[in-house]
Amino acid sequence: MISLAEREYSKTPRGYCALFLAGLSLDGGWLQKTERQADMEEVTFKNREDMVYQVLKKEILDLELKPGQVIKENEICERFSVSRTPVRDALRMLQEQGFVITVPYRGIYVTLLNLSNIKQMIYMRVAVETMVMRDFSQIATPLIMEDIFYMLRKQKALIQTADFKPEQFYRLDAQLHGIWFEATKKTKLWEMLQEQQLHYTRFRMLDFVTETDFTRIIEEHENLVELLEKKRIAGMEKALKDHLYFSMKRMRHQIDVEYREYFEEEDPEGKFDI
Amino acid sequence: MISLAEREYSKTPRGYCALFLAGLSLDGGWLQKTERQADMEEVTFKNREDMVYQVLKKEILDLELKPGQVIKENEICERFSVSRTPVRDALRMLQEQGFVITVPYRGIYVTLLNLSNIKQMIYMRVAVETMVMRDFSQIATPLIMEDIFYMLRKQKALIQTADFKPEQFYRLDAQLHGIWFEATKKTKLWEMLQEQQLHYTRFRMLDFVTETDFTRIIEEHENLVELLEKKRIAGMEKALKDHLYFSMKRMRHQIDVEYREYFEEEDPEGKFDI
DNA sequence: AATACCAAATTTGTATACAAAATATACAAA
DNA sequence: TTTGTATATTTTGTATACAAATTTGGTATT
Repeated sequence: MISLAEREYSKTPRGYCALFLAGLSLDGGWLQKTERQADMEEVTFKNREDMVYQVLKKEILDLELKPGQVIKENEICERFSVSRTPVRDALRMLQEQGFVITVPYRGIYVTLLNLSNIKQMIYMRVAVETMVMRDFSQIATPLIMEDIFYMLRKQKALIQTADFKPEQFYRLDAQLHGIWFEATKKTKLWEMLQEQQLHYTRFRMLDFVTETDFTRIIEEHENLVELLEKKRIAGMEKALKDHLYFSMKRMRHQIDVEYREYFEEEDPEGKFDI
Repeated sequence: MISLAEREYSKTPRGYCALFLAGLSLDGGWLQKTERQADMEEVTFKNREDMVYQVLKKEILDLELKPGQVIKENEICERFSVSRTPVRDALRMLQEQGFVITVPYRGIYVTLLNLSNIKQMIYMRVAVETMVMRDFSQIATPLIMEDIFYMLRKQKALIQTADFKPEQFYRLDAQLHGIWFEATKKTKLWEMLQEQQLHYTRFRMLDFVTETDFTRIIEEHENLVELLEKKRIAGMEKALKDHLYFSMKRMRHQIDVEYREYFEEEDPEGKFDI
């Protein structure tokens, strides 16, 4: 059995691996921490394994590594200037998350997108978030409603900025939804749902999101919040459904034409229903 | 981009690793396939990594490896007579599933149970399964209802067997719940929920489940199915809630007294509410 | 031209040696 | 006794060599 002292797991380690993503100076060495450089997103890693894991994960989510693409351990090794051990460790973690699949003695592939799975995950989120919002509407105080209004106003302001990045908006979006999960003490559940949603993130990257889309998302948010205020629980499920299935609906056609090779073969029946 | 031929991922490999769990002859070597031996549960593995992964996972779920316990790579190596590479690969996968945690240069620990997380996962399952059962009640045919009645009768028959094993019952339980997920084409969702429930499985292993408990579970199943038949959707959520939170409620006190060291420290407020 | 077969190349699987960090131990000093 | 320090031990992190399976390419044969 372990002592109490041993349970302090999450200490920050002394050594760390720094990497400047903007400059892509991927020499992989153990660098000294420098003062924060302007406009460069500095990322630090626990160790080499962690570096490979985080970078590959980002690239898979950003579709820089295409669904179906072969990943070769040795290529990754060369790219990061590390040996196969940390690379394998990282790949095993990505495998467990469903982002790559290893076929023994044949190869490692970035997993294909699976529309059916994505639909089921959205279904799950609708089910859970409906329930969370219903619970939240029972405990919401004026104080916490102000947090929500604040987020709404921030979103509105953001999309009127000249050249805002979609990531910025998605972060605010996640923060808004996070409010009712936090307030109802479903933090872990929210984290888990977000982790699942990462598969859906790849899907979203295929999409060119217009400003009109963001405007619509905000309108849907306002609609949701209004239902919350009025405790009109019955309408919430439908509103959430429309909100979360939105981008999927819009993408249906494009997927079949342009990105067919990124997707697993589908069960033809029920292909077009949500 | 990969060819179609390369996409046939899930071929069974020629070599495999055999292990007789009953005899625990864990020499770990690559054995020739023998004829099925009576009363011995033969398990085959893709490779050594897979063997280590599956065995460790089973032992963690069965609480043979205690929450908080230290796992040493070298011990595992010796036990299975394999090198550290497959052991590390297996541990990384277990880590990603949340069954172990690695603290660099310090050690690898079996994760502690976290009541709050478990509660949130049950909450998720209630939310999702309520929605699935509602959808199912709209599409259920007499044919499929017969499958359900069949499962109910099987469960009843099982617990009247002299010395049935709880695992047998839990398998039937999962099969029953699986029916409505399959029928509403939420197979992946069901698999995901079951994977999440594994954490809750460890918790359930703490418990001494009496025959009365199984009887009660069956009664709850019958109640659920009755609501399904009558399409009394409103009552389903409460019934599911009662059903899924059942063992947690019963265990509350015991946890605090007997198994405190297996659990993470809890946020004291809200400790006793579900 | 099509097929069967063999060897080379490729890729992941496995074992092992060594490095780096954390921890435990022993011992000296206050 | 306590505290600090140096050292040894333990444990995970990393690199690398080799094994095993698959794939690829060429060649011979039909």
